[in-house]
Amino acid sequence: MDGNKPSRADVARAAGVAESTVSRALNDSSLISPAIKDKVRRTAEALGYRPSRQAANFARGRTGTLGLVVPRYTSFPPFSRAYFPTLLDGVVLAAEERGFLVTIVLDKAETTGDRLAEMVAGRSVDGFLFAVSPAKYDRYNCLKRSGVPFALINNYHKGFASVDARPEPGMRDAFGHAWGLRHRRVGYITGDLAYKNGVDRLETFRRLSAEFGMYPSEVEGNFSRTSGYEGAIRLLAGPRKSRPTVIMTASDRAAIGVIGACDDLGMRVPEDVSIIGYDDLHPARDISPQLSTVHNPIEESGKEAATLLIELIGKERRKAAAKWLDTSFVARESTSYAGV
Amino acid sequence: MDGNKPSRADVARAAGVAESTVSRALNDSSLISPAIKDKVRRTAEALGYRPSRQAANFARGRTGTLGLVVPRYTSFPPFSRAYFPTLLDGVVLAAEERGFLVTIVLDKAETTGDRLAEMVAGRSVDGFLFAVSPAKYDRYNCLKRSGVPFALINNYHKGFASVDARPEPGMRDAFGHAWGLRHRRVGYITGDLAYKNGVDRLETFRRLSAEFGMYPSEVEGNFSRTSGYEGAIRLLAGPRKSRPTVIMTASDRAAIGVIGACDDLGMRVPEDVSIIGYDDLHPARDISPQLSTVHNPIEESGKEAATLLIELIGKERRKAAAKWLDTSFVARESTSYAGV
DNA sequence: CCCGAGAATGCACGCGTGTGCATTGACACC
DNA sequence: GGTGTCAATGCACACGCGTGCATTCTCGGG
Repeated sequence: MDGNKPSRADVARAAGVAESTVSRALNDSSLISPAIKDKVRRTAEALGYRPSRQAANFARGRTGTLGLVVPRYTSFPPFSRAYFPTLLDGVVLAAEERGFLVTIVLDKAETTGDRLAEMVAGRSVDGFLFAVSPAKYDRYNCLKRSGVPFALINNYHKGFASVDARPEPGMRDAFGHAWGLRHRRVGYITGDLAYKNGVDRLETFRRLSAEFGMYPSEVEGNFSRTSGYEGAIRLLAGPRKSRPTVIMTASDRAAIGVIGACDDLGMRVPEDVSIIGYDDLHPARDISPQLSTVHNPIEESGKEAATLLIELIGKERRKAAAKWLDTSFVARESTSYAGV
Repeated sequence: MDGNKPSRADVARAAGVAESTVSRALNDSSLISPAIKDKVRRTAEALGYRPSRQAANFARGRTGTLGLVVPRYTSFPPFSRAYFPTLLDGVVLAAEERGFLVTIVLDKAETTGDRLAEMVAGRSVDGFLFAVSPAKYDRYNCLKRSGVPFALINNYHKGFASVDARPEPGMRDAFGHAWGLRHRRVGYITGDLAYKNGVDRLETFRRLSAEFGMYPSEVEGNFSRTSGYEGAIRLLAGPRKSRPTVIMTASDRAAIGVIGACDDLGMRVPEDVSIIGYDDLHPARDISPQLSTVHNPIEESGKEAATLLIELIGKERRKAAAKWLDTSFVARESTSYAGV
């Protein structure tokens, strides 16, 4: 065995064909006859030849890399801790299935649209996925102007490619579930209304509570556990006759805060108060009682977003499409018949 | 303005120099005179020329990319949720400071040492960083044999490059703190002893409790909140005279479980029981009472590991060095004078 | 005045692929 | 038999940098 890495030329020589034939055979081109293909593959395998992904991408004029833009966690801890790793799993799995790698781009103050466009011009990545990003539309517009492919995750906006999940299906089932358990007064602790998600979920709550004919009461929150705790204290302050028997939140974390508040108020979950969260991230199953919640398909969102972005990069798709996934409802232990 | 991207040749022509001069000027080579350097830079700026990082790395024979190997979160949820994003911040910051990108490699069953070595042979990445990885030493040996640069994070093992934090300094201060608050009986809930970290922390606990002359009691756990809860129930079951007045854990999550247990047992924190966690991840500050804990420098570990790996890749460093960081103790609200 | 040394610059090529185009050979059809 | 067609293969080059080496220029010392 010789110490050097075998080159494409070595394989070509050993197989008695031209280098271009080796290239096409290994890429399964329809131009090459099955017999030669097989022979080349065996030879390559025998020699231990590893084509350079780097050179291949270079020759193809792409980088084969997606940039996933995320806030610096240490400066933006409020986003749900399990959200990012879950999303990442989906993005990376879908990307590698199509031969792409995923690199992390930390979203700092100096990360402007121009800076991101430079990363594409400078061949660091082929395009961007935005996760957990506040609504910086000037930045997105800048990218669009530069012709940089990108997609938003969980953050629909007209004119931009995006993947998002409708709150409607899951929340409708949650309402149906609560209605079936004889709940008639429903409390809601909103998410951060600076985020589209927060607004969407609130509007869906309003529509559905009207449709179901349930008496709603609302408190503004921001997805955090603390906001859930404080919101619950306020929602449950009234007289027993008028206070909600089921509380819905815009995040699992807030729902966990609600459980804490009930605990402190001496109310049992779910006997005295039912609770329904939103997201269905891992914590939902870890806590006691296990949380009934609206399942947000985060890993799928990541997969779909990566797929969409790769289509955009490959020009397989022209227009910036918006893809919608469905939420669903998961009944666990934090909901039961309405007391009284 | 012409629609095409300006090339290095365009810049050379406009500046009246050779392409190699452009290259050297933009890379700040000492061969080029300051006057020409300045001129070339202005010209490049004016034309909007963006050198291709991809081609540069290709020509240099490297990829400029670090592979960060992490378990699939959705199949390995137990690791602390804030751990990974915190680490990621450190790794990416240090990497981009030295002109490297970071790509995520999901650690699946089929991700063997050979597969990882292929990624280097196939020019996908220059080397690997292992985070949150169980001890698969055969894999590491395989990589070492193939000459693949890699470093372990928070997982020291002789012969491999690694970055880890000594439990000793932080835990010593924790003991000093507890001793000063008149605690004499200390309980400990271990981490998962299949992990080196779990064993290290336990051994340090034993050594320090002996050294301080505090009466220790131990329960085996596994870093999880549940194990903290159950461990506390057992530790606090004995008669008041003999049970521990301060409980230490191997993770913040377990400490949170301890708080829950005290709550359920009707014991107040810190009035009746003091609690000291380990890691100092964000949850430690979010909960009530805020957790006194041993600070584990996770972001720094990420930075140091990335730096170390890049040195290994650049052959600036031959031997696989082990780098050690120090933990420290952070006093917050979950500790006070021993009752009794 | 000549020559050598060192600084500054230009030339040419390699890195390892993908792919357009030319070439070859086989085969069917007129 | 001639010719057009199509499948299969080979040839040559581009992709955009970095860099070894040759070359030119400058300047000081003999």
